Amino acid sequence: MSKPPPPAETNDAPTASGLAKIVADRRAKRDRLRDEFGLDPYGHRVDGIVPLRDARAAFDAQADAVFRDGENAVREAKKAGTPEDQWPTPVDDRPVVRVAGRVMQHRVMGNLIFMSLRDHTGDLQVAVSKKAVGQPWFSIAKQVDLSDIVAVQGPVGMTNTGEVTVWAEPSAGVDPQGDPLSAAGLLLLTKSLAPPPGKHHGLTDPELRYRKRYVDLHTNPDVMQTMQQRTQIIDAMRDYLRGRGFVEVETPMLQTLHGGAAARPFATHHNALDLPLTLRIAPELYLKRLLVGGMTKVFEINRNFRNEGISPRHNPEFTMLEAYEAYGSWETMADLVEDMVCTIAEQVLGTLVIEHKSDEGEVTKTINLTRPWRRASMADLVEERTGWKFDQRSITKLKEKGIQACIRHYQAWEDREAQRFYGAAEGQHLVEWTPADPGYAARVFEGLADLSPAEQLTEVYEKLVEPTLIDPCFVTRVPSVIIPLAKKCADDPYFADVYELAINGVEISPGYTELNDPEIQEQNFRQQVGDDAEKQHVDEDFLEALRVGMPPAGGIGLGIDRLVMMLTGAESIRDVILFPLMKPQG
RNA sequence: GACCGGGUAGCUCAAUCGGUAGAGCAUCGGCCUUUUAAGCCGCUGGUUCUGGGUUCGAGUCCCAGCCCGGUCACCA
Repeated sequence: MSKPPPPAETNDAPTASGLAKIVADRRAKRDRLRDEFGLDPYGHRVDGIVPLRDARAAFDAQADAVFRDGENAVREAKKAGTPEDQWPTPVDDRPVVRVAGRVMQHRVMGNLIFMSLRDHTGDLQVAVSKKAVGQPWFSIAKQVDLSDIVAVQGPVGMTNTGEVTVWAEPSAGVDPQGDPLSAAGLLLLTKSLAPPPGKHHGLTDPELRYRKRYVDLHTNPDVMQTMQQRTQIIDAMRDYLRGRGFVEVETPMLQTLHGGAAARPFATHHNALDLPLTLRIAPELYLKRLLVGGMTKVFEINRNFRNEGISPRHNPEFTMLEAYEAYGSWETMADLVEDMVCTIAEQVLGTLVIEHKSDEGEVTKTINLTRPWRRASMADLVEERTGWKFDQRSITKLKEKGIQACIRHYQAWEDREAQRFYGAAEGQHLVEWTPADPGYAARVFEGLADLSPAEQLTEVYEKLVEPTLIDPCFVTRVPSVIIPLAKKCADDPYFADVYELAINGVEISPGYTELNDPEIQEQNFRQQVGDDAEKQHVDEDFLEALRVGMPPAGGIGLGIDRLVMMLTGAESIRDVILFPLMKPQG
């Protein structure tokens, strides 16, 4: 690569553009640190650093008051003309701390500098006084740029305006080789060469936020908090499950036969074996093999991969909890999920009433997790919401009369015939229209024409009912044809013995009474309808496992990302995933 | 994949009918020992996402493409 010739020496002012100039200025400061002050602009180990929150908590009002009184006494003695050797010595019992963080604000007031530092626990102001640190440290502090990382040692005090502040102060008689921070009072630990986002609005462009999460995290404290809460939620979940005797396991992510769900997989290849593999879409069939093997309570929290569209609720890789309990059922698992989610919410948020807020701080949605959670059949919920009474045995009637009437019904509610057909009380509005799209419900019903009754029921449920289920609701009695891995209801095999838990208008968790009859399982695999790419394959080894004998069991899946969204109020799944998938920049 | 909206200085945003691309903050220089969106004075900084086209003249209008967001489809 040939370098461009160096610019000719002229008297012209440098013509670098904004970005290039900022980087060049910062490089120059970095080089000055190295050459002029003999310092490493990328720092070294510093012991004893405490989180900024802890440093703030260390503030001692009593000691601070005594110290400030002492300083005032000195000031008065000075004013009164007392000889310097007779000035009182202020008593300073303020706690001394060592802190470090990224510089978010930098205010030079002549011979006193205030900086706001930030770490993962919050912000804290530090002050560097020329008198306290002397040269060259004051000059170095003056040159600090926004986004540099600095360390400060000194007493925790308060300013005249009441801000808790660490006042940089070297310790007397310390060997700089042994502990540079004690010797100097402050250190520049890392020079930042990149231009920081504006200090008022920060980084708001969603594209930049997701692409440069490392900037987003320290620029937007909300993001840091949400990501920390995500970790706390998962920790609480593990604690809960372990406390109930569940054992965490890891099953294959690289699979020769992907199963356990209906979704298109990511394909890959093992070179040494010349073997096509897929990334798992679900761990279900392996976890069930463990029940066959004799484990009775197992769970796995890990990533699933589905080669589907991306949306505010879908990321190609997402985190899922699956748990299985031998001798359980969908009911025992529903109890478990209900208790677990409440325990997590209490532990992490301290409340069961979750409020989602707009950027302006107004409450936009309230989710009440108070137990007991509602349990209702899918057909009942659909009828309650839309007036459509599902009847699996009157397909013709539904198709020819029902759908037409539904369409009329949703186009013009005054249609008396439609009201009579659905048995709704006069004037009763069964679906709340979305003002922006009043024709939506009618289109949903129009789209049912070519579907089977089971598909019709789930379609209406998913489009018109699920989005309205904000408080938790276990939706039961789902048509069994769409759930090949669950047992059928004993009283009506048309429905499966399962729940789908909806909270915040989305499905958070399915739970099954697991199918353990190998022959019915084989039939279900072979009878599936739909897209070949999404169909579940016949997993012969899994069938063999069932033939060996799997105890009756209950099982659940739980979408961690959606749970975190629900609990933290995030509107997009990308706001709860540190590095969501993005297309490379063009 | 379809439709709608967006892309202007490092960041956040303006730019009227198609007529000289601006502001605040940041940067750079100067003053200032209790500021905190510090303040005051002065100076910089632009391939208006990319490529074509129309026009005397395009950030603005037209066409194509790229990336982001939203809705739909698919799905959890």
